[in-house]
Amino acid sequence: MGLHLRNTLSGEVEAFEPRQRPVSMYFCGLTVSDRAHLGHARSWVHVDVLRRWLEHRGHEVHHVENFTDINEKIVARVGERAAWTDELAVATHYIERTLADMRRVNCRRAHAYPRVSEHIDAIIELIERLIAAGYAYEEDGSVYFDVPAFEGYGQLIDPTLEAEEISTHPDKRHPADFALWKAGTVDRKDIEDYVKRSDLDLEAACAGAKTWSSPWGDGRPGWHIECSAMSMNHLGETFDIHVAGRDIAFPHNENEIAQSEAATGQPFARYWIHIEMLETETEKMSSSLGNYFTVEDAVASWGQDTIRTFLLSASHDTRQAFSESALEEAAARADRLDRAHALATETVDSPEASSTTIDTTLRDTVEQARQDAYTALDDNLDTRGALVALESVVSAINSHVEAGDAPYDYGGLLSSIEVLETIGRAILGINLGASDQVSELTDILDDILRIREALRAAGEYEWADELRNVLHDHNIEIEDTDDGPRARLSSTD
RNA sequence: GCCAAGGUGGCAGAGUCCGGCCGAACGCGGCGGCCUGCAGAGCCGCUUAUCGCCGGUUCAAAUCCGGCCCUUGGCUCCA
Repeated sequence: MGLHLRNTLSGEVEAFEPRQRPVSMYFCGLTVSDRAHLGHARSWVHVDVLRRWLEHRGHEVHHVENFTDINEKIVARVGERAAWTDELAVATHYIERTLADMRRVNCRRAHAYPRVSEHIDAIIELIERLIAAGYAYEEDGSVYFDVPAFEGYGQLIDPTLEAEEISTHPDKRHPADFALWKAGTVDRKDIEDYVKRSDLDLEAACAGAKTWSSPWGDGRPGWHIECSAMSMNHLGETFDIHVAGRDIAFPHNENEIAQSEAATGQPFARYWIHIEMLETETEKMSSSLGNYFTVEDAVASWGQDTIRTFLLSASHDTRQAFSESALEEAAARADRLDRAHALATETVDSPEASSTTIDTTLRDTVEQARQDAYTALDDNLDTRGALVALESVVSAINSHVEAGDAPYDYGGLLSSIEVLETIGRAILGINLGASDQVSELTDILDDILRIREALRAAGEYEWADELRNVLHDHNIEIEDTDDGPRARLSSTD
């Protein structure tokens, strides 16, 4: 059936048909003024799976993800540390941390990470085009986009332009007009709300804000124009997929469309994918509300696979609730996948697997699961559906091996491993098999287990349990099975 | 206030586009059994749903139509 994606432009799930190779994909990245939190990771992980799925389906993908390194919130942190002498120093620090966070949740790198500060020329050029085309006007060294002049405004959502409550700058001709270029540097009052430390020297922080010279005098770029300039600079005037968080659909994404299409006369992004919010209790997880877990903390306490499984256990276009119990459930899911994978792998490699044994229930279930997972991912990237499909593979493996008798179906188990590794590991990015590494940990473990078996045989259970507890403290879980002890790394660190 | 999304079992959450297979998925939890020195894991069985409220259409509605109530997101920096 091929991939179908919900396109915010139409609100409908549409067949995805790229214009040309490679598929061009832009993700509206972070404003790097602080550590990334789980809500950000949710977007990254879904973008990552979208890319992996496209590639698995035979598309080549060019993936661009920006960093906004020019922003008042960043300026508000200048001076907090000795090395943070200007906003770029702060931004560079958080870009490095953010890239590390992306790796923590097993996201593949984008092909480019453009930064605003590296694209000032492109931004100025784009603004000049807009002025020349009659869609922007200059006022006291600032430049504004003339929203009423662009008929295509409101493609993503209808903003009802009369909104009187929009903060109106006196230079704006219409309340919905927005700044493309802001004259001068930041004002003290522009950063006050974002300051995290009360003892910060605001004057010094403002002095750390960057300005650039332009045809309209020194100033700073507006937020929206950056993404238009960077995306078109890297992907062309029309590209395939634009992904962003739901919270910036308006006005940011809407304004991007207006700027880009007004300047080029061409369609901007063809498919708009919006990632819904991660919510805690009753509100969205966000930096400004302070109700968040950083990616680093979350992975440290739950483990990469649990976090990744959690984030993928709800479709990208539905909201997801964050809670301790939801994480526990995700940990259980990830654990089940990993255990079944390990069981199938061990069994296939053992003499108890026979290539002449055929279990049609196992094989049928595995084949059905593969199809279900493919259908789910094609259907608006339903990662939850893919995980549910894998659950049936887990059950089939367990039923066949744990509840069944040797000889086991070599071919069937091999298929089950293949499905788990393809869907689970390669596409969803869950590191099945990581816990197997314990078997390669060291020969010492084998010796310890042998001693423990001897203790158990002798009825010395207290000492046997003590050994198990000690290993547990080192994140190694021991399970006694019919085939002897099995060791695995704890999934939650 | 305006725009948008959503209200399904103890929890969480599919299904709603294209009405009947939904007597409602998968998972978690709970109960019982098997296995087991214990624990864990696993297997088998069981458990619990007036599908927000009211009305309508239909042989038939969680699914379609109308009204109402409630929650959340956007309208300001925000993935």
